Amino acid sequence: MAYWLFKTEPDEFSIDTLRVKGSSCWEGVRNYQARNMIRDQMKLGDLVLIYHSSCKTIGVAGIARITKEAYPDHFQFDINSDYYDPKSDPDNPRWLMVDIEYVEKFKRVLPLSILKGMPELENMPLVKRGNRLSVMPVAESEWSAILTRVAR
DNA sequence: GCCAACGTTGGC
DNA sequence: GCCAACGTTGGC
Repeated sequence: MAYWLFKTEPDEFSIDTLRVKGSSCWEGVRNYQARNMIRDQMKLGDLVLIYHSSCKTIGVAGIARITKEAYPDHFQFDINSDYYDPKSDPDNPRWLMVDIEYVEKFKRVLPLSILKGMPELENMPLVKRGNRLSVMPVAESEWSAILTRVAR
């Protein structure tokens, strides 16, 4: 089983949104590197850290689990969606998504400032300046370091 | 609101 | 195929 981190802006979709919904598709990934990870590597049962970005309390907010492997993100064909991509061919969809389900909300968000200070996480793209990956792999050692540090 | 970093676009 | 310009991301 593999581990991942998904970024989201909690004003749009937060760990609370997922907790209330129970499960959800994860649409809107529009980056080829991220798309390839979704397509080639994400498997049923993989666990996902939900990370809140561009908000008051930036950091890791909880855990989700992948319940459906890669399939076409239909928002790319929805002309009214922010995620609409006129260049994507319906016969060969460019963008994919997975489904996830709620697993856990941490007692408190583990803030980015703490993550940055943890030597176990120094190789994570997340703590590097200018990182823009919205979906990234998490090593098992990084996963356990985070779960050891977080309030549950 | 600022700005650094990065990905994408398009002219050549 | 190069690379400058531009748009977006995302922390501060």
